[in-house]
Amino acid sequence: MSELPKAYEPQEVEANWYAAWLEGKCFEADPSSEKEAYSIVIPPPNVTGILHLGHVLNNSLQDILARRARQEGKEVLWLPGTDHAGIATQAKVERELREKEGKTRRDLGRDEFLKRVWDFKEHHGGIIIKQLKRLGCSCDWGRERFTMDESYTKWVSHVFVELFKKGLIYRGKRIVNWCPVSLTALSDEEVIMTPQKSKLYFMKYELVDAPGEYLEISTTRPETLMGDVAVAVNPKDERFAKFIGKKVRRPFPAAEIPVIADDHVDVEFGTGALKITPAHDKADFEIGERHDLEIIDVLTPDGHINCPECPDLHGVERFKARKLAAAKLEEMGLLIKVEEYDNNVGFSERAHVPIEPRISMQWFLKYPCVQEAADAVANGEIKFRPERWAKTYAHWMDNLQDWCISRQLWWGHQIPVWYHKEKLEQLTQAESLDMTNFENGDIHVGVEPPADAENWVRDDDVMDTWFSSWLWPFATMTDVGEQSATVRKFYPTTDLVTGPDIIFFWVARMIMAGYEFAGELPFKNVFFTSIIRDLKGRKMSKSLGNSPDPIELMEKYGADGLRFGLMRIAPVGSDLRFDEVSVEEGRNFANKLYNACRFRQMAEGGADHFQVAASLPPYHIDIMAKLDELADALKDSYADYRFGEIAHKLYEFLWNEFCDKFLEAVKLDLRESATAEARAATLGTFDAVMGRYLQLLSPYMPHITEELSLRMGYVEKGEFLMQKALPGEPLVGFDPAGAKSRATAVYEAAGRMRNLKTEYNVASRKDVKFVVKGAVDWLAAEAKVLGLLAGAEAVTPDDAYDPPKGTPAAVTPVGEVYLPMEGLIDVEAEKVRISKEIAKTEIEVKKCEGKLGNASFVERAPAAVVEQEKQRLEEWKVKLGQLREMLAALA
RNA sequence: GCGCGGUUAGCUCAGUGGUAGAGCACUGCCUUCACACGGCAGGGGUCGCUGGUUCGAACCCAGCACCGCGCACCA
Repeated sequence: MSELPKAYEPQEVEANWYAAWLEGKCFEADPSSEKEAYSIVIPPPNVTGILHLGHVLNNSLQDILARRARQEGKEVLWLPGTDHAGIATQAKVERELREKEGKTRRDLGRDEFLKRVWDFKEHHGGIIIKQLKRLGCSCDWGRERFTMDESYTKWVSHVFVELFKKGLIYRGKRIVNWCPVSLTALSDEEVIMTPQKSKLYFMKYELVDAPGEYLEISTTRPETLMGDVAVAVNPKDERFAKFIGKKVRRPFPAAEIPVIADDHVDVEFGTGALKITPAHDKADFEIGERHDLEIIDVLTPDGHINCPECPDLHGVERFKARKLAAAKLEEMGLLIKVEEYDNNVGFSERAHVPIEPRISMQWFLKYPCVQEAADAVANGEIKFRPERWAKTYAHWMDNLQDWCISRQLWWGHQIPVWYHKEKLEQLTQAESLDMTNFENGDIHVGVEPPADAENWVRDDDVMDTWFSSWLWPFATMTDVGEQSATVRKFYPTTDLVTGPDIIFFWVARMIMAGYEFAGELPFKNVFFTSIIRDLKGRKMSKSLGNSPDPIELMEKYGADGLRFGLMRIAPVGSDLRFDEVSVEEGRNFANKLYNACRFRQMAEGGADHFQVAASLPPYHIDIMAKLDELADALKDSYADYRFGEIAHKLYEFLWNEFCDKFLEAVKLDLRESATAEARAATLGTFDAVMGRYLQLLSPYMPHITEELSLRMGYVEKGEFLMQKALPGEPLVGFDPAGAKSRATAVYEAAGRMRNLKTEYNVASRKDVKFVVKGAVDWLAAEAKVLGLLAGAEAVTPDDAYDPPKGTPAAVTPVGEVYLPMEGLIDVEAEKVRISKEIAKTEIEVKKCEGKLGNASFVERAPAAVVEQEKQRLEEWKVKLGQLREMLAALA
């Protein structure tokens, strides 16, 4: 046994155990089980993504919950899978295509391009799953799902068709958020408002009726001027009252446009007059509708000017065109001034360029089951943690906008709508593709294509990726129209663990879909994880290079070390600042645990016929009672999802209680020289405590706990710690208070004694002998252990002891402790030290007395608090008496 | 503008009314036969500011400041 390496080496151990769990089918969920169900569906990562720290945090939490639930005797399903991630994946493949072959997706055509994406997915798709396995995730891998699996795709189409039939999905020409790089519409949630330093251009339009008279207008976007169809002012604005109904001259292309009145215009802003470009601004579009204005689109899908009437601007990129348009105005003498201006501009979440409000034909969804979904969270049927996110959710639900679900991409679920060829042709020519222009017989909306497919054309667009993700909790469990055993057993799921950044994208939508399509809420609890930042508080990102590779961290510190380290710094509600040091600490903790066990294994023999009994030494009962307390405390912490607290408690117990106190106190009993009884009792206590402790730690550090449990014989070969139920009974079946206070007194006294030794520069000497005056009656029984802990050759109770003047002394819970030292003592220095100690103690006494002398305190404070204060006073007084005695002895 | 967080030791953070805490970092000692990925001991805080409530406030209330985030608006 003693040939075990001194430091724990996790790599091989972790790989072996993961393989063993898989082989033992430890992660498989049985829908026919009688046990209470516990289920989680994984937030599906991007299929071609790679693991980052956010995933590690998120999935460690889920794994901890799943493993803990198994220990609590539940039937656990942790359902894994991946997301096709429309834009992100398509963009990756397009980039590769461009770089390697210099081609675009249109060069290949839809079918060939999709084939390439599938190839890419087959090639890169497994990576993140492998990485999750490396982390130790106990997912039921046989049930892995992908959002573009055949049965899942059926769900998506089915849902589309159903919502269409209900009239909740419609097609229409609207202003949408257009990404000029991805060349697709985006939902409002995919637009990130970003503060920008821009310019506000002041210009003037000449009045048609009154040449030489001008209306001043301010704008940030002179490049859309060609699409202006009016100028609006506020009807209450007296300055402009006379212009309303008149016409002004648009400079280029030259045209006369009306001045209209609309409440939307802010009198205070700029000049108080607003140019109206219905094709390129949402508010302008709405004003345009109110006033029945023309829509002139002057931009191409990729963000270039489309205005042949202005040849110098036609085809120019939008931001170059802005400067060009301003220059043109200046040339014409129409530009008054340009001011620096801070505003917010919407950026495309994926392509990181400003989005373009653009009028286009898209599919929209009016959300279903909004009321049920809002109520479920408001009344606590679905519980959010931290709770405050419920407010964010409620606010969003109150202000729901229709969801633009169509994307002009190829990779994704194609919209299950077919148009009759002839009608489509007609309408396309007439540019009136609006739904209302399709007769019943001209359109087919269905999961299956129409019978005479050759006469129909399918809608080109695919659906927003989130339009498939929102079905995840049930679509992964059962086919359309069926009630699988899995869904019956495991739906609704118990917990959802995810980031607060996707509360709208995913969580809210899943709740609505759950009610609409599964008739029930999708999960009972939602735990929102922290967002991981670097030490400077910045978000982790590839471009900043501040995102450590979790695989490298695991190679360096082990998966257990990474998991534990991360959990230990996971705050309750706020962001998490990641520091590699904490992972190192996790690794160190694993090593500490390993060495404690190694120490046990070095002692030959076993602990036959061990019984927990009141006759055991106090240190044994003390540590067992603390283990019981730990087990209880963890129950509460788990109930509140306080993961960081759990890690702290586990850490504190092993390191500070078990190793630093218990193991040090019983060290001698493990030696050859100890009596057989003492050894057996010590080994027995060690095993009883460690066996249970490893179980408690197992969800956090599954690999090392499994390894040690087997090596130490806490589980039989072929058994798994992870499958073992937590014990129901505490270790200590009697009141441990007496033993605990005795152990505590010894540990505290030992601390004071070590402190004395350090102060007198004999910290490393083991031959010192302490003398205790006024010792507690049991001191002799514990003197040996106390000596061991204090690093002394002897600790002798002796009431008759007359300390030589200047003998270093300290007050301890076991009595006045003296450290006799020959020839090294400075009486004056010792006087000073004890006087200082007395002064400190006097302050404490005064504090207590002051409090107790305060009539209001005694009357109003709870009796227990007053009692506690009285006791404290007594203790301080005793100490003060002892200190004064010592000082007197020095005089 | 509306809303939500945060402000406690050098750093990262616990701490929901009763003697200010942890880990790391720091200082000193210890290469003691489980562990230097270690042990022992120590230094270090007007708990953002100002008021209020209370016998008692890091904690409750009000206001302010600063940092972060979300939503809305922004011609």
